[in-house]
Amino acid sequence: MIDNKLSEKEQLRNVGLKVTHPRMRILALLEESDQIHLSAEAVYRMLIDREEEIGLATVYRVLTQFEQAGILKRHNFETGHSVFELDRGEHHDHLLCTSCGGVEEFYDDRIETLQHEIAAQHQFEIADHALTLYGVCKNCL
Amino acid sequence: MIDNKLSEKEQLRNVGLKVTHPRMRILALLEESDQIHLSAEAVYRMLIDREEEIGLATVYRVLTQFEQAGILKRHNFETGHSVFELDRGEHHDHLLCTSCGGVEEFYDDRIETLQHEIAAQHQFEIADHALTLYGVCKNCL
DNA sequence: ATCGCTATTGATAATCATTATCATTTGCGT
DNA sequence: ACGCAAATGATAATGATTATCAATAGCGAT
Ligand SMILES: [Mn+2]
Ligand SMILES: [Mn+2]
Ligand SMILES: [Zn+2]
Ligand SMILES: [Zn+2]
Repeated sequence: MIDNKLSEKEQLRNVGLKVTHPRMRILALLEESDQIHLSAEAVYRMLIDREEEIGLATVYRVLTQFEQAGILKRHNFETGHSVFELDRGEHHDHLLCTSCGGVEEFYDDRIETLQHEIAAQHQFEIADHALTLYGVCKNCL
Repeated sequence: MIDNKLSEKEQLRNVGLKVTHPRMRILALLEESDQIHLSAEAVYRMLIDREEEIGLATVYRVLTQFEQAGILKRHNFETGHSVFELDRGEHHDHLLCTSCGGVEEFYDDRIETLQHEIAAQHQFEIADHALTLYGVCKNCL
């Protein structure tokens, strides 16, 4: 059985980031949170609630570093702020409820294939894509 | 042959907007511009270049009004600012070149259908969606 | 375990796009 | 031409994010 703290240390070392208190706490929070998708502000507030004294600037910095290191994915939904989630290795797209703000995930191979087909038609070298469906979720209906 | 100015007046009246100097100029600019996709700043600068004295706040206000009236579509690409285009009635999605900033358009019925299928699977009442492919365009390669 | 140096942190100022305020101006029905 | 509500424009305010910079803390070497 692997200890969580060690695992986080290793993750940071693997991506070449110094093991610091804020980075450990933020990574732990992201792994323990029941919310997969979190904004910088949300992370900051959760840390405050846990009595963790970490500056907001540091939260923004660390999240960006984690993104660049491949630990996190950043999403720019139409909510006015970025949302982050751990990169679980499997690409997916999102359904966003405009009523409760909830986020659901989906993956459809056929859509992925069609996107590449379209890029090819336009002689466009596709690097990334963003697909988000906006509407009202099951619970809110 | 229909006169352009009259046509713009009618458009404004049809959506219940008072025919004012700034609204006429902004609508004319959007219709005459060779660039389909324009930011508020871009519209403002183009007006300045044309010696039109229209405040930046008014540009933002009018673009938002046009959007709400259905004259314009607003896109939130990952560029840090909103981009507007005349609503030509036919929905489409975009390819965005991260090298030159150019925007291409596409429409694929199969993707549209799959999106509805996915929404249905999630018992999600879809209202809108945003699909943008990011990469490098033909010209930049 | 201590030293020293560089990376990191945190408080805060700055930035950028966009919106709010409010006194002045203007479109438009009478 | 009048009168007034709606629109405009200069500017302040906002909200998310980034930059600044002095103080602090990892971490490799001693
Ligand atoms: Mn996700
Ligand atoms: Mn378009
Ligand atoms: Zn919901
Ligand atoms: Zn290009």
